[in-house]
Amino acid sequence: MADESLSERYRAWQAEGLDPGGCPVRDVLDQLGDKWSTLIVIILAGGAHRFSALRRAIPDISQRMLTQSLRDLERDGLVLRTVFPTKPPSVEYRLSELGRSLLEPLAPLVGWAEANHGAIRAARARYDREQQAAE
Amino acid sequence: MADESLSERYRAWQAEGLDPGGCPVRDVLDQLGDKWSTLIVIILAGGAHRFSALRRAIPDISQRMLTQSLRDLERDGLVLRTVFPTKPPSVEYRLSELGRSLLEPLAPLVGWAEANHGAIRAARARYDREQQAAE
DNA sequence: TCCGCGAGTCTCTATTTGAGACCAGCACTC
DNA sequence: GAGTGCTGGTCTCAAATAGAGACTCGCGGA
Repeated sequence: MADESLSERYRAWQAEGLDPGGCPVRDVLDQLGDKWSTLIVIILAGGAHRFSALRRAIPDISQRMLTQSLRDLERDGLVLRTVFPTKPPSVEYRLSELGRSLLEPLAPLVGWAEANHGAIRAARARYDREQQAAE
Repeated sequence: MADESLSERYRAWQAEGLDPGGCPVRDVLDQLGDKWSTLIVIILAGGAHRFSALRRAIPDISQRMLTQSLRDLERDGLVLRTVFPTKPPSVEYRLSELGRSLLEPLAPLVGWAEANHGAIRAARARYDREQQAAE
């Protein structure tokens, strides 16, 4: 089973003394898991977007967080930023080669999320009902 | 290319008026992306663990966050919690069927993280160097 | 009688996030 | 020529969230 190799790999990393920036899983997934990054990558999968286009695509992100998430993604080399010196300057963001390679493992996860969203919502409702009852 | 279908699906959801709990991608991935959840799932992939065993496995998680992450995972039906009424009571956590099904799409992502960790670290170093130079 | 264990909870502080005002340069309008 | 708007940000301040560490409860052992 490949399942167990997952925890196996984590354990292996842990065994050889946890170096600071260390564990790839944690370093990389923490970044992707910061609420906006993954979503931005998914949107950019559909093609390059300008700053304001991204803001429209994600109505409930604050400008501050959009800027910061894009910076982080750029820093990690997943996203490329190009400034066009037009009259009001415009900035275009698009996925790099590395960013595009992330889509491959990301797609199944999104598929899983869609397929199991119903089950998760049901589980939540059940849990909440039981908590209510127990109180 | 399947790549674009990712953003396509997000756009489709967005088009039909964004209902609150709405978008499966956001609802589910926000949960998984909260810094500890994914890691806990990965560790539980290797078998059931007790609360204190999890704490040892993730030395830098606070007790508070471990409790909360486990509750969330339990609420979403990914993790099962069993209390054994032993002398000092012990509690065992393990993946549910649903939780185990998540491992399948998760494994490629972890693989990607390991494979590209080096590239990301290199990109970061380059970015930081350029920032330094520009300042 | 006092100590410690397991699995939490509670409190207090530090860090992150979000809302929203403000900025610069230029084009267009009045 | 003053006023307005667009772009892609930055700054400040308040609210939410995470982390550290003390405290709890019942019981078994020294």
